[in-house]
Amino acid sequence: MESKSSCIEKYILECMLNNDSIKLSRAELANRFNCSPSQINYVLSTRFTHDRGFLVQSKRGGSGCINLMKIVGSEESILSQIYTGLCDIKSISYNKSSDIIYRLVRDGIISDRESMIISASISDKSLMNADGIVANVRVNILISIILELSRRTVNE
Amino acid sequence: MESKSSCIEKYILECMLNNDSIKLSRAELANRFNCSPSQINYVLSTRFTHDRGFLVQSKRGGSGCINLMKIVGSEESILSQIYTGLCDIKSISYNKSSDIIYRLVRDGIISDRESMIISASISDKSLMNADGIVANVRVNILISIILELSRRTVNE
DNA sequence: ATATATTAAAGGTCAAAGATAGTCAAATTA
DNA sequence: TAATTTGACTATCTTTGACCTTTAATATAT
Repeated sequence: MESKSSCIEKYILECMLNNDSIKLSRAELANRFNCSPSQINYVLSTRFTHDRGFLVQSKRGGSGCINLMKIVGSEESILSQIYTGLCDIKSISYNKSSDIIYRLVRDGIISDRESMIISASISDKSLMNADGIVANVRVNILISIILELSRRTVNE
Repeated sequence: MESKSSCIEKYILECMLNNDSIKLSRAELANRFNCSPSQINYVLSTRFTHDRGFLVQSKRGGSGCINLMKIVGSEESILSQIYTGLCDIKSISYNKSSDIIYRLVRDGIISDRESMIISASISDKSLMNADGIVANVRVNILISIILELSRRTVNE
């Protein structure tokens, strides 16, 4: 017997057949499949991961919702490679980061100006307060940015 | 579904398209959108903040009204305003930061994409390792970026 | 006329209720 | 044992309502 989670996954995939981006209501889904709302989170976090080419964003509160996006386009694999690489490490130096940023510029994924913004945000100066964990924070910042860039490839 | 507050925000923004300053009637707005008057205050205080580059003044009593103004200025002066503001504080929340970024986009100082990169780099997720000093690190990142942007502005 | 009190017409504040979604760990199932 | 399911608790955003403050206009008293 197929698990409920798999059914939910299938259903969502069907919804995305003709859309690279859909809005979901967690409560509505949970209701439709007669499961707890948190199971929807479970499905999203196990089946709609970045590695599989998806991106999830959400808003709480009144008229909140979950935005599920499919990552498409030629940049996908490059970003995905970088993402995977970053997830495998706990910390990264400014210089090594610069290499990554350089590659993003070279491959036309980000502009010069964008590279400068990223460099500024992960500079030692920016992170000076993060005593001892500068390099860890830097990884997380890079990961967040890579995710955002992935989102961008969805939108156009 | 979009929240009523967002609709009201949009409406007000439209009214301001060709005016840096408009007069609003709280009661009239509440009536138009079929909401409680205090929801207008909510919209103003969450969407038309000073950080976003707006100024709200109001007068009570007979023929009272709300005066909503867009803070304008050259790119240089806006950046400098923001810089000064940031230097005065030791920490900043993600939401307040978002307001600043909103303003940078609104005033054409950064692109939408650039705003996404900045948001990603200062997100709680990015800074999660910075136990206890998340908001301090955030200020420093913003300052670094603003400085870089200023440098660019000057140089061309 | 002038000063003062009253009233009506704005707008403000704040906290509670409502509407979503997220997290995490325990219980269950395959 | 690993994957799934559930539920209690948390976080965030929106909407509403009761009560408060300010001001202009008007009525009233001198």
